[in-house]
Amino acid sequence: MLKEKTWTLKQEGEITKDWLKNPYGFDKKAKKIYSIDTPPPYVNTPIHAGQAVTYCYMDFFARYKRSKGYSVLFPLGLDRNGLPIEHAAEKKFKIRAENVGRDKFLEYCRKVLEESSDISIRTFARLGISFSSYKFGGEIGEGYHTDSENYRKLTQETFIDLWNAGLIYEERKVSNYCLGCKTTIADAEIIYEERATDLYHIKFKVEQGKDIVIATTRPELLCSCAVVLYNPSDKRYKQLRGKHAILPLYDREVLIKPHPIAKPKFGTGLVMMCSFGDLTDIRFFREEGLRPRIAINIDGKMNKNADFLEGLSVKEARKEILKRLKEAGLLVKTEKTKQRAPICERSKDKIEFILLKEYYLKQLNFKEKILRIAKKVNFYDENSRQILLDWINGLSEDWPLSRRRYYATPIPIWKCKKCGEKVLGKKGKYWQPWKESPQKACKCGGKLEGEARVFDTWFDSSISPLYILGYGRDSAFFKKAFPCSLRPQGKEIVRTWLYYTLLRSYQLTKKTAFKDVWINFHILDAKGKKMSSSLGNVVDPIKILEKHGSEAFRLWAAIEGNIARQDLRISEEKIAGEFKTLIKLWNVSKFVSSFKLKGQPKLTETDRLMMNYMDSLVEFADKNYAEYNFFEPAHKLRHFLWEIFASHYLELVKARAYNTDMRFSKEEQGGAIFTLHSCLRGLLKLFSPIIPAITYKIYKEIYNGNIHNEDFPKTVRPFKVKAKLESLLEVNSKIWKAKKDKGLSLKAAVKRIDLPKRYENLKGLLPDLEAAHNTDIVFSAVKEIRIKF
RNA sequence: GGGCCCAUGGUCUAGUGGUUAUGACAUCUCGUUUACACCGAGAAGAUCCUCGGUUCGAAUCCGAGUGGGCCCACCA
Repeated sequence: MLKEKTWTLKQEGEITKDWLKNPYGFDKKAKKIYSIDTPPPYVNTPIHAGQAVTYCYMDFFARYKRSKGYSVLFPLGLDRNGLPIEHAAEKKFKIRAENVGRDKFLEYCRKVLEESSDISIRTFARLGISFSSYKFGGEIGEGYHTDSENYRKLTQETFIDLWNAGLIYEERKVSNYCLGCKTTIADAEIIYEERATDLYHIKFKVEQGKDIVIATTRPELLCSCAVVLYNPSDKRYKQLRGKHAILPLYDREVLIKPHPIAKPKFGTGLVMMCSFGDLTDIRFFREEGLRPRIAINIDGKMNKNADFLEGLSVKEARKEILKRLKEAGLLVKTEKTKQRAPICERSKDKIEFILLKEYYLKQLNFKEKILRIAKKVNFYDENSRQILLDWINGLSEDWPLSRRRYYATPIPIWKCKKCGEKVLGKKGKYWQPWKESPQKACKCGGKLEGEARVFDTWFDSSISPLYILGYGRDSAFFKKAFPCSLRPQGKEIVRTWLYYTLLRSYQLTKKTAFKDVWINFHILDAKGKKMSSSLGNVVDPIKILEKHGSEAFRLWAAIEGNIARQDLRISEEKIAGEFKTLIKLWNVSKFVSSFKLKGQPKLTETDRLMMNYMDSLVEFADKNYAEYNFFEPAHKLRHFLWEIFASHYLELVKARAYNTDMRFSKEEQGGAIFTLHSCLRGLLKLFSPIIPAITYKIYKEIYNGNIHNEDFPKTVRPFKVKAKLESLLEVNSKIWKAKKDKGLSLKAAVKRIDLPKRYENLKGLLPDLEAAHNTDIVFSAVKEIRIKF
């Protein structure tokens, strides 16, 4: 029996708090295991409403799978490696990493981490997320930090394994160099920004012939021009074939030749290939085997290859060379153009292409394999698969792993200062090569120097499924539980987190990392803009939760749209609106709970109709939940609650359930009570993954059990029922409306109601109908329902 | 340049060949307190983006276009 008058935020808070004390745990000995590779959020900023929604979904999945008999591995992970942490430390303490010394800087980073770590955890707890554990530790199922010794050790061990397998090499190559972060980054970390820029038309002399004009956006790279191209189909320049152009100001000859890369319509149709203005150039040099003449140094300044521009920054150099060209009358014209400039995903700084020695992980050799895997994994929604396929198909370089940064996993490698021999750390220990080494000296007697660089943070993140399943530390369990059941993640990190994880898992285990991948789209702000801290439109979930509660938030998340298919716009109004459904559920439960079943029930036609409908709901929810679709079932459940169960069934069987004037037999009364409870239990259970707190509370008070430990409802064999639900809804509505129109209350007695023959399927419901409408009902030859008042 | 997704009342959303086009939120009217005023009954509000085609019949299928969002790519 429900005691409290209504559902309140206070009750909700008490329940979620209580869950923290008794988390679900994870039984690694269980027969059926379902594992979720949760995306560890960055800890330096609290999670925003968008992330909160995605965690609600993961919690739907986890709770559903538990009710299907799985022990669910649902770990709480926090990402604490990498640039966001460093940036936060630099900002907070107003320092620069390169000025304070490595150990000091790491300390600053740790300080930032200590203060920020539990804001997100509190939000998760308030949301009622059923992580396997809220405790952090090394056991399977416990929370983890990506910067813990355990985790970093595993990252280093996988490096050692890959090195020994011959998949890692060090090489001097053109690298994407972020001027802000001062490190190489991978192609996957580059994004593009549409920019207006100037296109300069510059006059070149040609050996024996007329001058030509070439358009470029990077005049400061003139010195590194290796060849001039025109399109083979471009008749204007046919006669230039094999001739040489003379670089203005530098007086160096470069070959002119046809190549399809040059677009006749762009600029003058002539293009100078420099090392390196953009990715096009890099690819071209690579394919043509041209030797690059690098003009920009690691500090972003021009080097001696640029001659008179040496020592200037790129920006200054451009200004200077334009001045000189103008003076020499070689700058023909300047026009505006649009350019997609590569920028760093993290810092949004410009990328320059610079020759640097870095460690690389081979990935080009694995393209075909990973493509095959990408086609094999189940994608929810299926359309999201294409994002991954496109990315794999477009790969053109191996993965540069080394980063010239600090707060990340160190690369466990040492180099002999004398003979150059490389020494690797041994597995089983977390290494910090700049302050320790695995052996005193090299075999040759030379001194070992520890590697100062660290790994790309994706090199850490991409082993998360291996880590959570005990790779390297609990082999028996890993063997049983791998591949991981589900990877839930955002579409924007398909090219990084998902791709890298599939690659690494394959390289290390020869297996596909996941069975299912669930890709979520974005949560937009109320105006439809993507939430991001830089735009300042981030919605803090804590505030919403305090005002409307997590249950309303979760129900809204499920019902507002299908986030696996499209973006979702946040609306506080709608979230508030969902609270009504919670109250409705509460009140219906309160009503049902006032009846106790005594004796053997006898189900009437009305009851059987309801039981059948409930069955179809169970089946529908089960099928969709299994495909990570909570959106449609949530709609159906809500509709059932309001429009069928409360409005019609309840009204119809009230008289029989109370049975005050003994109009029905004891067994028939029992039938109503049995069915009321049966439907309520089913409804609560189907709703329980979505709104776990209120269903928990109601179930506990009425049925004295933990709803989250109950199995998912089973469908019973359908009863034979002649009555049609649609007919019932129609008849009720029409009678109620007619009474309304007469100004009568819904319960008011009328003399007689004639129903047309088409409603004869309702014959079995007559006793309930007559009681509910307080009248005698007959079937007759009328065309429409006729009421005698 | 290639590819993907989306387009339905003020807002959001359901609807994959035949419906008076679903529902929610918001608006308006009337009513009601023994499950529920975070309630009930009802009203108003939609050229289902445009144009073609297939079909007896299209919001639904096909084609083209327009407008959004996104991904990839060798726009100097």
